[in-house]
Amino acid sequence: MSTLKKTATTAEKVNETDLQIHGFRQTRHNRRLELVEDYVELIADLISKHGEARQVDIARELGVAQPTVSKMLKRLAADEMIVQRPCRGVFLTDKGTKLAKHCRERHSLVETFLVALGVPAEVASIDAEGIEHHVSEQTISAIKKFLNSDGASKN
Amino acid sequence: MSTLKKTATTAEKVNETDLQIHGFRQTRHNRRLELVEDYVELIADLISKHGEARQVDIARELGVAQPTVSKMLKRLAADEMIVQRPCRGVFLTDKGTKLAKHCRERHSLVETFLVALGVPAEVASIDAEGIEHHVSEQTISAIKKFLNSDGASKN
DNA sequence: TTTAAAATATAGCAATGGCTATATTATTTA
DNA sequence: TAAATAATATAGCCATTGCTATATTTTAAA
Ligand SMILES: [Mn+2]
Ligand SMILES: [Mn+2]
Ligand SMILES: [Mn+2]
Ligand SMILES: [Mn+2]
Repeated sequence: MSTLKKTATTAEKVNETDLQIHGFRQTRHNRRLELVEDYVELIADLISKHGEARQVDIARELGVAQPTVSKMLKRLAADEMIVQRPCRGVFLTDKGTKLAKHCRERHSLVETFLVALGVPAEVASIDAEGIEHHVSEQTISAIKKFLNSDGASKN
Repeated sequence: MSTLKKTATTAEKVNETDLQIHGFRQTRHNRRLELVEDYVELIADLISKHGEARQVDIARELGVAQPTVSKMLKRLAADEMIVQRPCRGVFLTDKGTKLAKHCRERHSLVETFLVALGVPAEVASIDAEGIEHHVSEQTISAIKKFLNSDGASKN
């Protein structure tokens, strides 16, 4: 029976458990932000490529139905990430622009890193789409260092 | 207006869009499996450490409420990942054991990799908890190659 | 063997993220 | 301008993942 409770009295075990909880909690938090990040990043991409971000384009790029996008855009508007101009698509607020910039850079870094590691480009693209949302600032730093030294070692 | 539709007539653009959709689709699929993977991996860990995996322990490790675990275990049982023996915790089926083994190895590999990259151990632990679910077989291979050559270069 | 404690299950709620079918609203085009 | 087309919004459904409060069931103690 309660083996855990008995052994958890030492400082080490308690610490281990706390760290584990912290990991799962942080991951659950990241998971709640994934879609928001994908949306603002995609909206920024569409605007920079085509000058506008319409629901139909977002839906096609994401591979979801248009009402799904409609609902999410309402949430993004409520979160003050975007503004919806009637018949003119959506635009990023300052807050949305900042988040999009951060996400684009992080996404690009992760994908570049995977390719540098030898992952085929198409696979790197897919994996980066999921991985990006779980990469901390410390890991970003480590990746940047690796890419710099990796580039240097090839000179 | 419909800038995308006009430019999407070239083979390159269509291809780009398809790849993008594929990436998001694969990521959505991975996201649906994340929790199942975390559960079977944790159950395997608890059984190997304490000989049993009880709801209360799972709940504490994950940092969620017990009814949340109760519901998820029903789903895992319906998916034939576990069997629930009354008053004896849960046990992994062959299917669950196979998945757990795969997840443990992949999780461990990702965490080891992050540490090798220079990420502080505690941060690596947190990041790996989320990243692991989005790492393809090809990326696993690339990581293994890196760890081997990295280890060799330090000899 | 009752009683107390621990573990598990259920009920009922909410947020998120999907879907299809069907309006409604804008924009083009005839 | 009126009709057709395109874009967006709504309604209503479902599954998932969380929660609290409250049974119920098992196990352990008295
Ligand atoms: Mn991204
Ligand atoms: Mn993404
Ligand atoms: Mn794991
Ligand atoms: Mn995980």
